Formats: sequence, structure tokens, C-alpha cells
Amino acid sequence: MAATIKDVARACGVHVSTVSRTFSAPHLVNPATRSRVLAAADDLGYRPNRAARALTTGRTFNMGLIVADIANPFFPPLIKAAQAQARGRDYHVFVADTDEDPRVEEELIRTFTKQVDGVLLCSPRLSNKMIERLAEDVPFVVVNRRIKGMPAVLMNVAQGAKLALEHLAELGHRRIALVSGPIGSWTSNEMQGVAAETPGLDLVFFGPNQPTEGGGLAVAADVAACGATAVLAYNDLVALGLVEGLAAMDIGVPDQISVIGFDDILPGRLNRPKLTTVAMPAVAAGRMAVDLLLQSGGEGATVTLDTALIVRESTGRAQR
Amino acid sequence: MAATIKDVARACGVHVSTVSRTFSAPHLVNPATRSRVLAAADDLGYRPNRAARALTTGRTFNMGLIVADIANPFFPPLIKAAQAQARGRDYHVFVADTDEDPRVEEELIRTFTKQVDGVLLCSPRLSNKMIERLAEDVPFVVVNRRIKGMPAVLMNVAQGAKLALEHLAELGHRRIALVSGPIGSWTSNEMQGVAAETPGLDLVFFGPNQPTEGGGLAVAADVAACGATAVLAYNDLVALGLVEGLAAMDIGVPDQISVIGFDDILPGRLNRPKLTTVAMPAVAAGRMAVDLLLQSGGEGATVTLDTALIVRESTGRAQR
DNA sequence: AAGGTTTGTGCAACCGGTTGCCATGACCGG
DNA sequence: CCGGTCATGGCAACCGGTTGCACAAACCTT
Repeated sequence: MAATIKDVARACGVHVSTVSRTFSAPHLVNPATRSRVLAAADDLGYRPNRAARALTTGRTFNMGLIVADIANPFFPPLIKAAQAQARGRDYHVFVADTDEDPRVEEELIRTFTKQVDGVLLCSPRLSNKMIERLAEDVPFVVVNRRIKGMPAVLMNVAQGAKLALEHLAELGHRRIALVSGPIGSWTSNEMQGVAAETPGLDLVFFGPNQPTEGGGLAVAADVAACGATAVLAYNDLVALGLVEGLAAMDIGVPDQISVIGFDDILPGRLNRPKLTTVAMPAVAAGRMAVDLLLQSGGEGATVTLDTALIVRESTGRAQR
Repeated sequence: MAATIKDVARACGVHVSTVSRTFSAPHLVNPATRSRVLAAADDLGYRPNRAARALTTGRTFNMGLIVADIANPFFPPLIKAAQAQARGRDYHVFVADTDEDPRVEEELIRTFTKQVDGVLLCSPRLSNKMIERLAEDVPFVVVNRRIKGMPAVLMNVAQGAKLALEHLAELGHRRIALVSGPIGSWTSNEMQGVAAETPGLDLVFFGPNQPTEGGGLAVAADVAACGATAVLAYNDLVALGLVEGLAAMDIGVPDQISVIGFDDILPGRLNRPKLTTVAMPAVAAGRMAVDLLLQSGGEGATVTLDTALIVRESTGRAQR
């Protein structure tokens, strides 16, 4: 069994409160006593029980981070950035994956409540209402979703979509397929909003879709059949699925159809053709989310980060 | 503030112990009382504080999962499998990433201690001695590492390496480069062990390397210069880096050099050429690790899972 | 109807810490 | 030499639950 504060107290003949102070308020204890306590603690391998401590202090120095799908390469850079930032603030980050299931998401949030000081909610699939209710029990920072009065880190998807559409327009594309993501995805809505407002385009919507390679693969045939010469995909995974699906039908990218994704993930950079994509500021977002959570006295601060179009090999001039 | 057990007790005029039993031992409380308590609890939005509960019961129903690098596509399938399996057992999994840094790894384990019932340690970078010490404070299951007396899930790397080398031998390769991973990686050692024992091969070792695309990219030139006609890489990421580095020097894969990776990750399947690789049973490993942890009355049970060679496009006949 | 079981609930100790308050004694200036 | 300060460390309540034990009431037995 691990040594407790009592064991240490007994071992060096002081009261537990003295041991406690040795760790959490060293200046209140006599240097001589302090070193005796430290020696005993070291000897017994004592570590304060963080859960027990949190019970009285109300602070765990942990934060939760919930993502919809950890296998989506978009998230790991964000997660790592958040972990690194948190570490610098003496915090630890616990990550969990919802499998794109709102019920699991709720369950996870409830589990995190009281075990962390706050939760970073990345691309949540829960309804706004539910998120607001759960926010009564644990502070949130939401990433990729706008919820009134709640601190949020947003990526400027609209701007990115605009860049992408302009790029396609310049290449002579007019009929463009829009392959969206899951229902309730804020990103999807943003994309569609911008596209709908852009004049002079002939848009075809496809959705909802799984935000994965499989999702792209599944709609490839429909997209090919709709007569579009270019596709704007929900994310790079979907785009990769599309490219693969199109290749299977002997439709060349970008020769016959141009494809643009979102996120700028590793497999997109390694793919042939290398994917043209709208790069998301995932690293900055992870950092920012942590900071927002820690100063969340600032209440509903919203940060919007810019995106950038990265033109690579999957887009080309429209064939008429 | 969130409602506590006292609030509920007061609200329906019973003792806290009755409320407690309503949740943790319902059969001990009168159905009439029970429903009153449940009504009050629901009304106040009461949820038992899991951390507080763990203090007395000693069980959190959480488990920790520590990986060296969450951005490595090898891990997500394992993580998801573990989470799914745990969910079926009423457990939750908290994931953390060590950034390949043993100090961070130790820190994380200490943080998890007492906040989880056990830790799944995937491809740890800590020394055996340190792991054994830490195991006194929290139960472990180790994945991809053999430590005496400690439950472990191993993947049969040796067998996979053997298959890979045989495959290369059949294709006529004799001088083969072995690009290993980080120091302290059990997988690396296994690979080297098998390679060294296989007769009739002319091996060149390169290592240690970062287990990432960058690591592969960095040694590509050396590998090309050493005169090998084939490479066995630590994992698919390294293999992809190698392919990319070789391509930059106008060395074709598999025409001039054959490349085999380990893991069978998504980017490898999407790459051109599609990567020949030794598939690791990551999903089965995640599941198994969870089960091992939960029945870890079984002490040091060791499970070894088989690997399989998947021949795709990055290997070909040796040019002499 | 007496005695033995159940059943249901309260009491209080406990888990491993933290912290406000108080008692003690050393030290200080006048 | 005395009252006042201050550093030090003990006491005990508390955080939010759980659980062994005791006890009263209700429920069988015969």
C-alpha cells in the first residue's frame, strides 16, 4: 500500500497538519521540522493523493479534452499542443474519444466532472442546449463551435472556404460539389453558408457524411455522377476517400475532377496527388483553448484563428 | 454549485447514508423512500462525486492509457479499441501522451496514481526498474514490452520481422538496411534480434532514430549510400519518411530499393506506392490490455498476439 | 402472545488530505 | 521584568461520499 500522510506524520512524530503544510505551505513550518518531514516522506515514498487533495481544495490541476474521433489525424496536433501548454501551467490533460456519439460525449463529460477543473470540448456533437446544461457542473472551452456566453476557439472556416472557392473559380470551375460532414457539425454549416453566398457558382450538396475516409469513398460515385468538375470536402480524410473512390472509377484527380480538403493532415501531404487543402490552425487552437480555460474568469471570450489555403496537386484547371 | 449528497438528504428529510445507499445499494432501501430520494436527486440535478466516492471505495472506474506519441497513427486504433472494451465494463479511459519523454511519462503515471484503477502503458520509454518501482503504487498492464512479473500484451514482432526478411530474401535481396527506433524500444530490440539470427543476410544497422516520418527522412541518404537494396523500417512512419527521402534523391521504390514498414497504418495504405508492411494487432491488443488490467488478479499473465505480413507495392525484386 | 427474523434507517467512523483557529513558548523592546 | 509579537505546530472541522453497526418497527413463526 502506498504511504499516506498519516504514515509520514507518525514516522516523524508530528501532526498530519504539519506534514500537509510541509508540502502546500512550506514557509509555515520550521526548516528543521520541514527537512525531517521531507526525509520521512522520501523514505516512505509518500506522494500526496491528488484526488483527496482536490476534495478540499476544489482544484485537481487536471483538464479534460474530448474529441469526436482520436483516429482523425486532425486532432493529435491539437491535443499535443494543448498538453504542452497545460504542462507549462502545471496542469495535466486527460484525453477521451466519443466515437462521434453524443451519448458517449455526455457520459464522458459527466465522468470528467469533479475529476478535472475544466473540459476542452473539440468539435462537439451534443446540442447547444445540452452543452449549456452540462456547463453548470464543469467549466468548458469549446473548440469549433459557437455557443453564446461560452468561451470558444474558432477557426475561420468561412474565410478558408472562401479562399478555396475563389481558387476553384480562378481555375475555371463553376459546378462544384460540396461534401459536408456529420449533422450538427458547426464547420459543415459554416462551409455551406459561405458557399451559398458566393455568387456565380453552381453548387451541389452532399451530406451528411461520416467525416472519415469511408465517408468520402461512399459518396465518390454520386459526386462523379453529378457533373461537378470540383469538390470541396468536409475535411482531408473525406477528400482522400474521394480521391481513392474516383481513382477506382478511373477518374483522375486533378485532371478530371479537382478536390480540396480541410485540415492539412499528414496523410494528405503524403498522398499522391498531394492534397490541396485549407490548413487549420490546430496547434494554436490547442494552446489557446488551454489558456482560455485557465483564465476563464474572462467568461465568454471568443477567439477566432485564421486559416490558410495550401495549393498542392489535387486541384487544376477545369476541363470544359 | 453542484448539489451534494447532503442537499439531497435535506431535501427529502432522510440521512445521507440513505441517499448513498439509494445509489450504491438500492436493494437496501425501501422502494417508497428510494423513489422520493431519486425524485429529489433528479430535481436538484445531483450526481455522485466520483472522486469522493473513490476515496472510500478505492475504485474510480477509470483507467489511464499512456502512449509515447498520440500523433503516431499506430495508436488511435489501439486506443479506440481499449475505450470501447472499457466502456463495456463500465470503465472510462483517460489518455495521455508522453512526447517520447521518459520524465513526462513518469510524471503522468504519478498523476494517474489514485485517479485511476490502473494504467495501460503502451510502448513505454521508461526503464524496467522505474516501471517496477511505479508499479507499487498503481497496477499496470504493459503493451509492447516484456517486464518480469508484470501483465503484458506483446505483439509478435520477431515473427513479423522473420516474415518480412523471408519475403525480401525470396525477392533476391541480400544486403538489407535495418532502420531502428528510439533507444529503449523493445520492438527495436526484437527486430534486431531476429535479423541478427537470420543466416545469409548482409545487415546494416541504423539507429537510434525518431520513430516518425522525420526520422525516416533523416536517414534516407545514409541508407541510400550504404548499398542496401532493401530496408526494414522500425514502423510505417519511418518507412514513409524513407520513401519520401529516397524519392527526393530520385531513387525509386520499389524499383531501386524495397521498403517494408511495421504497423499497417492508414497513411501507409494511402501512399503511392502502397506500403508493404507487417500488420500489428493493435485492436486486439487494446481490448486485451483492458481485460488483463481488470482481471489482474491473474498477476503477470503475458499475451502474445500474432502479426501478419501484408505485401503491397513498396517491395520488389532486387536489382543486382 | 412471546420470541426470533427481517427490513429499513440513522449514527458515526473513515477515506486522505486542507485549513482556520488557538495554545504554547521564544523573543523583543521598554 | 513584564506585556506584546510572532513563529510554530496541534486540534478539529470539513470536503463528499461509503459502510459496519445498532436499533426500532414490522413480519413471521408456533
